[in-house]
Amino acid sequence: MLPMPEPADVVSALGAASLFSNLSLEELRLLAGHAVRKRYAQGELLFSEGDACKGLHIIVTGKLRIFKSSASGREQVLAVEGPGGSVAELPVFDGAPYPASVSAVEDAQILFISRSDFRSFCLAHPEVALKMLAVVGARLRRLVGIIEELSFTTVRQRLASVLVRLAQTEGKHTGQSIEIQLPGTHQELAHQLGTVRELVSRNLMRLQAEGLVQVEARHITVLDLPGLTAILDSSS
Amino acid sequence: MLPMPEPADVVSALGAASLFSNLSLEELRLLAGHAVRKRYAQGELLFSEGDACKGLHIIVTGKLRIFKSSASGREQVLAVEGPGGSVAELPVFDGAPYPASVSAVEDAQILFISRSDFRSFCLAHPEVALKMLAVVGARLRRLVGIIEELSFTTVRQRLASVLVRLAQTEGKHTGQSIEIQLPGTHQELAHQLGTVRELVSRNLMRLQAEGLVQVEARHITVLDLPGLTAILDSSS
DNA sequence: CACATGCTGCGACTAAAGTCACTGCTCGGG
DNA sequence: CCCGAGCAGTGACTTTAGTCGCAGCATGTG
Repeated sequence: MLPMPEPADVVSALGAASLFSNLSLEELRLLAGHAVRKRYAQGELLFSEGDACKGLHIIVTGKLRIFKSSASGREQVLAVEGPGGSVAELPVFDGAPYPASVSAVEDAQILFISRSDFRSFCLAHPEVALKMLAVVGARLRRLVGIIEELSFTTVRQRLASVLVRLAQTEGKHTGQSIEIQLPGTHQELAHQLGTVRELVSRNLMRLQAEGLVQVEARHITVLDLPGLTAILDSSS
Repeated sequence: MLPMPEPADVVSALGAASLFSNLSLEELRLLAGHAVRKRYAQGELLFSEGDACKGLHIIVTGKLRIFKSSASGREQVLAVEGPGGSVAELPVFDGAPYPASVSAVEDAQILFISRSDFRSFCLAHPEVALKMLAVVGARLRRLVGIIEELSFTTVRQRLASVLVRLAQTEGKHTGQSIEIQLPGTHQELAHQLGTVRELVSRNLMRLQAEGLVQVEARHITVLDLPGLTAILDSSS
């Protein structure tokens, strides 16, 4: 009898991850035996671009951001993953170093499975490999989307796009207008848009001057959603 | 006896593809039975972004380019694949539409395997799924690289980067200098760099004015490789 | 040969992006 | 209560990207 058998909550946390959604309870138990709990504080770095790959990280609670950073201090966010998501799936397979860095946006609880343990589990359970393909495929699509935005659109359009998305997903409708809350600082938003803080601030103010939104620091009221949406496909 | 059994060249073509490099001859034969030969002329479109996914394309000869195009006529090349490469691996699994368009850079000979045939083959041969992960992983890394370049570097740096790469891979050393040949028109190069023709032309001329290269239309002589390389990590 | 077509070079311009330096605000701890 | 840290707003400026229009030049075709 092991001193620390897989606690039930580890098993259920694994089952909640999209990677393992269709495994049997028994398989989850087996996997849980290899999982290690880790905790990261807000802002803490899990690993940096170029580090050797240690293993797979599965998010139980909190949020992680995957990002690239440049020599001159700029950052570009590639993805933000929440509970049920995973990070660093790929290098587990090709053995190459991490292509990007990962840090915690909020305090996060993580299950870590080492490279070799996960590999052997995958070989024994081929359906997990197929799930991996789906997860990686989704990530690939998002990256293609980022490339498209970076090379075809302006900062203004990307900003409008984020506001529209927020309004549609978590906006509170109050009469004609929709109230949203920016998920982070202007700086963080700038990193997601692939630009700098000042441009986020300026473009927000410009949208306000045009009567499309009402800005009160991080709290934004969308006054004219159609107008905002129209920015997305303006040829210039 | 089938009227058209899998010809030996189809089998060997499949075996040459990186996706299937470790399959047995027997397995290759089985797969070849589902493969359909197709030919595309230079410039021809295999499919467009948003089309429903029909199946997997494996390149026997020629080159394909995967690209995004914008409403205003701009293009961004995501990858160029040559013989042994494959295209549209992903949508085969998630069933979603193609995220980008693919066209032939040169006349190309393709083996096509339908989505359902390939799926069932993968289920029967799990090691193919693992290979897929490796192939998709490599593509994902390249996309991350493109994002990094788009958001951190200037057109000048990206151009210099391409020239350095060409010089190192296929450059002919003639005394102090290295002779290279641009792989396509300035327009095509611009699409790969995520910019427009004029900027390619101008930046080439600027590099020439600085004495780093000698430009004669598509034929370029690199005079100062260290100087060219230095451009890549200039903070500004 | 005359002519159309496609690629390249260039000048002048506009617009977008990014940099720098500074101000003011708010919030929390000593 | 004061102070410092971090965040947001802003003006002035530089640099880079992109647009437009056109001219030169090769190539190939009727």
